[in-house]
Amino acid sequence: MLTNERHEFILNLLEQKQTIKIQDIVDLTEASESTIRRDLTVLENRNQLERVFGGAVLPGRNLSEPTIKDKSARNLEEKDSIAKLAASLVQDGDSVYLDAGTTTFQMIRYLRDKNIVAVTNGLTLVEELNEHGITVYLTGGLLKPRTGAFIGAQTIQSLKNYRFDVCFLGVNGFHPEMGYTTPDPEEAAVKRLASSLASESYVLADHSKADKISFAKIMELGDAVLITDSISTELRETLEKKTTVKVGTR
Amino acid sequence: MLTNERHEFILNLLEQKQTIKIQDIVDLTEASESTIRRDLTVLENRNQLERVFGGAVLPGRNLSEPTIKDKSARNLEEKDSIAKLAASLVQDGDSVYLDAGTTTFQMIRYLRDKNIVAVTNGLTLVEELNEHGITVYLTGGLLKPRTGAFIGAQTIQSLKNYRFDVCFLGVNGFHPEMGYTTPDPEEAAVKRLASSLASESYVLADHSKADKISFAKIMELGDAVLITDSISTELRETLEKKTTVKVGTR
DNA sequence: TGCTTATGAATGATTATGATTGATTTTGGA
DNA sequence: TCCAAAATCAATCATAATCATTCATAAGCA
Repeated sequence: MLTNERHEFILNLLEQKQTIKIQDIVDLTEASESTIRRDLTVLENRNQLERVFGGAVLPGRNLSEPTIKDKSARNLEEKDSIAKLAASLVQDGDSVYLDAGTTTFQMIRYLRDKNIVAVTNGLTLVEELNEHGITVYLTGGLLKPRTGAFIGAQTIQSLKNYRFDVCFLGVNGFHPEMGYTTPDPEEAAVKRLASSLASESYVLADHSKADKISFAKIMELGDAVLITDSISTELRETLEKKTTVKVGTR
Repeated sequence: MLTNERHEFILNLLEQKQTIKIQDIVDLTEASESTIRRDLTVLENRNQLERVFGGAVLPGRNLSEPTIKDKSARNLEEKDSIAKLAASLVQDGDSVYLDAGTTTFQMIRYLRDKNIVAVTNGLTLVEELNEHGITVYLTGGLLKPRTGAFIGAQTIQSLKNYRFDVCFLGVNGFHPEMGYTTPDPEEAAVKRLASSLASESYVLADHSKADKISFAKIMELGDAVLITDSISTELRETLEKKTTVKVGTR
């Protein structure tokens, strides 16, 4: 069976059953598990399905996905040290852009006593900033379900009305050659623009993002200062050839 | 059964029965008690249900936010009848503007199965729309603390990018001569603009708003259809000389 | 031939699961 | 009210399933 055929087959099956298990596909196609996994990866990158542990579901119809109110956070301690360091870079009177994301969210509690104006495209961040008494503007635009990030043309247009002293971005991967990347091209566009509107740009990414490459490129490594936590000395040296690296400590 | 499937299964079951016992889920899913417990924990962390001793219940939506709660607790039944009537005026395929406010908030649960695109300037409404799976755009702009409404130049500018089939506004007062009014001129400007961008405008206001006049004028009575609940026959006749009046029933 | 791409198998890591334990909460009777 | 039994709970552990990654081979193509 040709690769394309198999892809079609998987999508049809998924359409019928709404949910499929990897083992079922393996049995039906007589391809190896590895191959099916690869298939699912490319189909997921095309947004034609969403992978879940053990199989895949139709995109967007995954009702039991984490919602934006999800309290559980991974690598919380690491993220906190990064957030604390990042927040210390904010001066009184600054206009600050905070990207949607959990790490930037963590920053907010360290910003509470600063006299700043914040702009964000993150729904959860707006609330948190508001609760901490920080003046906040939201970009507006199309809300990307579940992640709570506003994206799209409207967001881009709104952003252009602002200039920032500092800008803090989250990413899904950073890599010496490929720079900063994230899965969604629309989000990447927003991040790229925000960075270009700021005097200083910082990328917040814990060590789990090191050497990772996602689908959509945001910008080169040198376009922002990287704030991270414990990474190997070797990697750090490689990175520092391209950009400034700051490391948070607990 | 995939983990994901089981989560959906539990949520569906809960939706139907309002209350579920862990043992029932165990019997139905043929997973172990431990697994189901774990499921419930993650679903609770996502605010998709609340655990109680022995099982789980639907999350108390209105119980969580004290500030919002106070407002929405008042005249809740009246507002609900208004919201229900208003929601029935929305057609599949419509683009809908929902003003920030508690009455418009109530509308959302009656919109859940409609295939619409929504635009709003209300922070709480964005979340609720999102949770009900409705595509939602937010205007963006400056967040007005406490009320959760976005206002200002940015909001105005964003709004101009849209056209609406229907538009639903909340007000603080309606009066035969003075029209619709609200305390904040900035909010009034947003409401006025939204209305002018819509083919059909509706104002949602329970009887406690009757004959009230606030500081900032939004527009004339005749510029929108008024949806309200029990008002005196006398008042209704006066109002109907100026505009269409619809009255919600419980 | 040389080059790229697709495949399958093997690996070690990660995640999900079920059973067990002892603690906590509820229930129902004295 | 109080107490004890029953039910439910969180925490832990070992096991099983699933995962990403790597490597070697096979297939397609100039």
